Amino acid sequence: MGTVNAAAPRPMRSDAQRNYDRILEVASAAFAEKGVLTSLDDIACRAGVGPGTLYRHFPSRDCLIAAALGESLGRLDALAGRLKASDDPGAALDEWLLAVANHLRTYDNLPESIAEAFRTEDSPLRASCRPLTETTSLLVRRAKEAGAIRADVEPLDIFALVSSVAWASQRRGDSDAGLRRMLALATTGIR
Amino acid sequence: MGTVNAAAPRPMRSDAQRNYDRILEVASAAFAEKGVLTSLDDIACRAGVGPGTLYRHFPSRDCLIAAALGESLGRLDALAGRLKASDDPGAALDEWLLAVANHLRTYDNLPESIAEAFRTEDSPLRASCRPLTETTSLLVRRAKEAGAIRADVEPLDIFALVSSVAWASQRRGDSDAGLRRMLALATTGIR
DNA sequence: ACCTGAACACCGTTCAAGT
DNA sequence: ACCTGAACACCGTTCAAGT
Repeated sequence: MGTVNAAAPRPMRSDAQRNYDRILEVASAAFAEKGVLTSLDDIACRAGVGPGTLYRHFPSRDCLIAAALGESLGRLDALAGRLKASDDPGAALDEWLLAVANHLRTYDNLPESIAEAFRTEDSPLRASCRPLTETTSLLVRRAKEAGAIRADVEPLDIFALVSSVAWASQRRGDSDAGLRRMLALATTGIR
Repeated sequence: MGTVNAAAPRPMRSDAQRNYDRILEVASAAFAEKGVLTSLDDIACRAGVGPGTLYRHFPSRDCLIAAALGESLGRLDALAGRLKASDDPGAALDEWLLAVANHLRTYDNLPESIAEAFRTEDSPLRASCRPLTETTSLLVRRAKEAGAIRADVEPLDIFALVSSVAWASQRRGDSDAGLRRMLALATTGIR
């Protein structure tokens, strides 16, 4: 479930597939428990494989993080589909930005890792954000056309704003309501 | 210059003082060059002391960071004095928040370290922010009384907002103008 | 083709031995 | 009183040897 590349070039050997799945499962649990900076050795160990096997399947930490985000990305994709069909562009954008902020909070320290990934061209974690930024651009354009937000704000600025709110609310340990409040406060300026 | 504790209990032995100064000097340079997460061993080595000596003077990384921020904190303190005497509370708050954001950007990864420090009660780095949050509270109160900003925003929320903007603009490698723009965008909601 | 785990480099932190 | 640096634990990453 949730393979990032839907078009896999060739099937894995069955033992390799088992290892892949097991590593991903353990990694998701570890990220959820201790954040994305948790020890990779520890993940390999808990998955019952050597560190080399983990590196073979996921050449970098970002690779593993991107894979572990599969489920959340799937949910966002479904939401994007619905919101693109909405007839209230302003409300659609609001709902979308909240969902993106929550996605960025999926794991502790994820906002930092993603922001870092945006500084390198070919990061897999950055690639995983591609659908997010594209949908954001689209919904921002619609909201502008509907006059719901200012015409002079760039989608990337909005994405940065949402990232920063996600970061701050995660660092403060905010509740869902806290995130909502701060996001509303920070995005007033785009209207 | 810029000792955090102005009331030192007793003078250091002269060789200890020399080491202290040298470590702080090297650390400031290293933080400026590679960010606050740079290797402490490396700092000790460049300062010509053993790692134990560094730990004796600065028991934690946060201690060393707080000490290295002395100069910037001094400048902020001077600015605070001037702004408290201003007769335009709205403009004073704006200028202050920009200065705080710039302070938080002094070193790479500083916003993260400070946000983390706020999660522990007795962190020296958190203590170093005490004057900042107090001045912020005062200027926020004045701005409210003058009707320059909304009455229902908490000073701590504003501090969080400024931190998050500092974080994002640092991650994006924004220029001074970029920071200004994003700060203005993010703080529109408080008015 | 894939896995294993030893090996290396690096870092934070402590502490016994020195002066 | 302070410094030194060896020592330990831990982690990321690679790679030669296996199956």
